[in-house]
Amino acid sequence: MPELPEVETVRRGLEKLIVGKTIISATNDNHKSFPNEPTEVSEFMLSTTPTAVRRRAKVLLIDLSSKYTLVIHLKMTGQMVFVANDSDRFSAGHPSDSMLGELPDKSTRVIITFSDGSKLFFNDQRKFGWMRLMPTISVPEIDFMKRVGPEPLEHSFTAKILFERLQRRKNSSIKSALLDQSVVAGIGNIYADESLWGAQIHPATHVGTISFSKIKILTTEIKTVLQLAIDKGGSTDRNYRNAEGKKGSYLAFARVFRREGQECPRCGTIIEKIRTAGRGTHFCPTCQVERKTK
DNA sequence: CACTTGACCTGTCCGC
DNA sequence: TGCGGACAGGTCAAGT
Repeated sequence: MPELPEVETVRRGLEKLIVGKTIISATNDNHKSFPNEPTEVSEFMLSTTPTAVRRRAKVLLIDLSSKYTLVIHLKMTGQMVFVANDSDRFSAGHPSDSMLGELPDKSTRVIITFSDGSKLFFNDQRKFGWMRLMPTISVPEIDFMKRVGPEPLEHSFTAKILFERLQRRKNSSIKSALLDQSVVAGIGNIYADESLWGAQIHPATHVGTISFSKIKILTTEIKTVLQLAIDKGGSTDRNYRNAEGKKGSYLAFARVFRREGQECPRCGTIIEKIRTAGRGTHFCPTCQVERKTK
């Protein structure tokens, strides 16, 4: 579920909420969600302080004063939700309907408690997500980190770079290639569909048939869509919540994602939903015409 | 090596 | 209401 804008939104929230606090306990209901040994957790996590919250692709990195890092992947349904202690919550006012209910709930896998009584909940309905404690210096050695492509919102990410990196996937569909994290970091199903609509490229188009000038447009669309989504606090289709338990609002601005049967905002044609690269794929059959030529 | 498919899990929605 | 099947935003291992 969470793609780059959602993970970035969580990162910004956690940076504000937990940096400088002291961890006093970490309870774990699911070995797969957090497989570190209790002795490791005790030695390198308890009595330490989060010093920074970083993001690479869809991976969240909480650096601790012990020189260890909590590496977190939310996968489809993971959430990192911070809850202040009870007296703070009381003074914070009425709960909004965009908030989660009481925590912990049945999806709660890990609870991190800070010395001021506040808590950080790692919830994950489908148990695909995970967190791992490891030395900060080892994080770049994770296979995923070595393979993952450039950050699309960096200024150094250009059409030339995207075009070059796409060459390794020139025989697959552009949709499949955009979902490949080794081509470009952080794009998932929502923002792949939205970017391809913006660039007027049919999702099933073979990468090798797309011109450089079209990739230039796609590069701009990727940046624009991701930035807008961050500005809207990400997309909440069902599960996603930010670090304060609130939903994101990007889907109200989506042009094709989850809009099958509705009119294309550019040409009025009815949006279709197909399966491409094994994923639900939304597009406008009129303005995203399949390109067979170079 | 490039590419596709199935697996990992639980919950929800849709048709019968 | 209940039940079976399809499907859900991500990634990896195993297959072709």
